[in-house]
Amino acid sequence: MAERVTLQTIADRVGVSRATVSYAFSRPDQLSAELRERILRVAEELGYAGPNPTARSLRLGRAGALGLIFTETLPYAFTDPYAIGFLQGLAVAAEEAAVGLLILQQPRGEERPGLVRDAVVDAFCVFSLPDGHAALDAVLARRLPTIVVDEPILDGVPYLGIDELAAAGAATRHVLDLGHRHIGLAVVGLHHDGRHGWADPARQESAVFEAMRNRVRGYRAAAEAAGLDWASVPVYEVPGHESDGGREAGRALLARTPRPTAILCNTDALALGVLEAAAEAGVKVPEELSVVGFSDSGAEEAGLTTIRQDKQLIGRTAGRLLLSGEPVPERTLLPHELIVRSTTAPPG
Amino acid sequence: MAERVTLQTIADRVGVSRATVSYAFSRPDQLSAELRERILRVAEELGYAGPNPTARSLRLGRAGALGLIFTETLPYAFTDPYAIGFLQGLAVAAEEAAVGLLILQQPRGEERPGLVRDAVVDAFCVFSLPDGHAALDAVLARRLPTIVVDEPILDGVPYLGIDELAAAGAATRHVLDLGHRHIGLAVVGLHHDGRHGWADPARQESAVFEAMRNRVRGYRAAAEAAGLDWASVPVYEVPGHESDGGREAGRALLARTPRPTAILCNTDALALGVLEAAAEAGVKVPEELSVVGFSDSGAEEAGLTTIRQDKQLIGRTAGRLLLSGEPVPERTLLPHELIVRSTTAPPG
DNA sequence: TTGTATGCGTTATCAC
DNA sequence: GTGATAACGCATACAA
Repeated sequence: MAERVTLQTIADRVGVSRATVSYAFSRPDQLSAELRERILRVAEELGYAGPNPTARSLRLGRAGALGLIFTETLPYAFTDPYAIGFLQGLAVAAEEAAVGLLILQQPRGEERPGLVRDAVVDAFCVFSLPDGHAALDAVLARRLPTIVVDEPILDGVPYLGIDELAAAGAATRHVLDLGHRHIGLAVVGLHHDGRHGWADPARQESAVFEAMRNRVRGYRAAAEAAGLDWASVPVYEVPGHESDGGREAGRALLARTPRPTAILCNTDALALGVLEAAAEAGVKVPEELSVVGFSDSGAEEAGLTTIRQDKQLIGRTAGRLLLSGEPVPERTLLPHELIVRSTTAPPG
Repeated sequence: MAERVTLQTIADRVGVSRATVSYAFSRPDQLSAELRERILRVAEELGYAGPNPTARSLRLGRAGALGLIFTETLPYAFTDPYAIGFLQGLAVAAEEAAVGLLILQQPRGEERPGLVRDAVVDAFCVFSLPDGHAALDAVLARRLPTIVVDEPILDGVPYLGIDELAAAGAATRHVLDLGHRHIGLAVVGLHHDGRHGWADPARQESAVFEAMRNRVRGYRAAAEAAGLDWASVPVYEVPGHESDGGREAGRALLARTPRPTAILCNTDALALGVLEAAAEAGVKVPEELSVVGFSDSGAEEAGLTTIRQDKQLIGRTAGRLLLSGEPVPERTLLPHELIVRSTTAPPG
């Protein structure tokens, strides 16, 4: 129907120049109230949609949006409370800076570099990508302010996370200090190959997800520092985002001889599953078994001892760093905290 | 440091025209492999970030993003599982269409029309806004494909939701069919004034949130159709997003004489609170009291009878309608379902 | 296969 | 207070 109406359309109709019309919208004080009034009225009549944001953005050189790269699709990412909390935190920063939050989903398998290539944003936040994920290259190619949260850790790319190594070390020392000597690990999210089962040190080291790998390294370093022989520590691995992985790992670990008196888990979800397995096997927690989680997501109700990372703080900090206008620092580590609840005690 | 590098920079350097360089990126088959190679190499050397998305978007006339308006900030919106589910659904549609999802938060009080004005998007989805919220005007001014989910219902603005009236009617008939005659209502989210207490019919009708208002209307219509005198039905109102509202409402309703034998709640969170109040008061559910929720968010574990709306379906449908390229239908109603669990039974 | 010319809709700079 | 003009960076019809 109607032709596309632009500043020019209105200018012609009112009999003024384009610039004047532009002023009417963007610099109200640069022209007489009366003229402005007239221009706005005509704009209204013509059904003008207001200054075209894309053109405006091009001219102004700013997008007014922060890009967030999620591995996976949102429905999947949101199965993880950590991701939700992080997004909430990031949203706080976006709100403070009055910019939008552009979510760019990268469904596994069919990655979408085009989405990243075409994203109209001022900065990128990359949330927890596996090593070598194509989206990261696409992001880096854009040469915008960028920060990587949790992983991967890359030279020259600003990084934000917690000190996974130290945190895992704290978890380990906690149980060691309680007197445990037979510990076991339940780990998830190391690879994409869907493997279940015992993971030897080589397998542990080949983990694709950096954060998870570092957690395992942290467990190991602390254990070895205390004189434990790592080769004798059973490590059971389950594939990512499987609801029943914890139970499986728990069963496997509890079937060992000697039975571990403490199980360290690299996520809380896993730890909850281990608790189920223990209940199932009639193993009392914490009398006969100590369990430690990681992340403090849904751990409170279960009374789970865990490492807390402030998800929202992480998101907020990432956002603020990106939107501050300052250069993004190369490495930012946020604090973690060992939360001792009722699933850990000295060995029976 | 380096000058801003554009297509022209590369063209000059390689000694070809701007168009050729553009082809090298966007139409690989329009030039010799060799030349393309050379161009890309120079681009790389110069640190070219790729075709500027804003300029590209301006030229192409498409943004590659879907705008989502959230009342409130995300951290707040995400206290509601319904909002999360909806976002997940919308994300599915965005992924299918390979577009980004631009979240525009509208913090209460300080609304941000600027965010909407400047948003580089192809369409807008407005999620559950109170009547008269300024963001909606800003959205409509953009004259882009737009859909409103849940509220407000406006003439000429495409709308998507469930039939709240019918759903509330189903909930009401369920308890009436069980034989209940003394029913009470616990309602939340009617106004912004933070009022707690009994809401008379006038107050019920003045509700700012359309969906909630319609639910109440649905309860009422079904009750009156069964011959109940609405004026005698106690309706207790609590402010939105308060964790303890359900308990408060439950206590108030259970203190009435005659005590209601069935309480209808316009959200599940509220219903869970009512269950707590009943437990507290030693009132057995469902023997002495039937409770019905609304939304099926977190109702399953509690065995709550409720109305289920498929949150993800709503989001997905909204997204697909917007991104289909077809005109958005004026009214879309999605099905609801009465889920009978263990909190309803015939009156003792 | 490559180059030329033009327009996408704004806003900023400078005149007047 | 208002107008002409030049960018912003790109893509495309068309000519060569």
